[in-house]
Amino acid sequence: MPPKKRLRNLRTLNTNGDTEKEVSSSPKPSLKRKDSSSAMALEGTSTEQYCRWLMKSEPESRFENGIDVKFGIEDLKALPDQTSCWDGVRNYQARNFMRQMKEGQLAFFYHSNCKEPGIAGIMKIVKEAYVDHTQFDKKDVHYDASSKPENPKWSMVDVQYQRMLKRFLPLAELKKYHLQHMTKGGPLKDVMLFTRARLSVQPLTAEEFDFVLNLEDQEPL
DNA sequence: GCCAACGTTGGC
DNA sequence: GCCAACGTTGGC
Repeated sequence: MPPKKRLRNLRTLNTNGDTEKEVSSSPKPSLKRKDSSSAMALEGTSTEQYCRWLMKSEPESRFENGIDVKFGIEDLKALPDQTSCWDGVRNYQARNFMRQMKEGQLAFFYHSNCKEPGIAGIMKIVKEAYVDHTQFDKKDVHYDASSKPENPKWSMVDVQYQRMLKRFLPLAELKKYHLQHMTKGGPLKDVMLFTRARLSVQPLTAEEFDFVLNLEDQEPL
């Protein structure tokens, strides 16, 4: 979904990125809760603290109003600084999760809507939520006529490529673990990739993230 | 390309 | 505030 470059001076942070608890301290951009969509899910209502993320994007060409929305991990890697803004998110729950992201946190780059959906690599949040300028751009695929500059609806973050996984983790394989964990218990039982399949930006606990990451060293299930 | 699941919109 | 109609996501 999000092509567009947004260069960013990288600070150096150790790449495990963050502390486990960065909860209440988060000074949310105090925007007026005026988005009155009933679906305007639970911003920060959860006390659950997420510190890792999964973000979806389409690695294969697809044209929306004549514009190619392709943006795979290789595209991110190819940009200056291997950094991009993650624009074009137009779902409140996904947006709210982006607003909770902290600099230095890690996210899986997930390839969606393609031949082989799954997790391709890892990136790092290098700039916390700010206004997504594409919402005001009539030429942009994700232009939102209902959003006014005085009160922007949509946010984005900047992400920087970290590395590919040692092997691609296909959705089909992850699903098998999910199934297992639902019956026998295990870290993937509640992962939103399965329980909220359409959410394009979603949180992972450290335990969930680490379990998935460890799979790169395992034989495919 | 199909279509199920689900988020959003708008009439009432 | 409900809910039917509509639009989108994304796996298959």
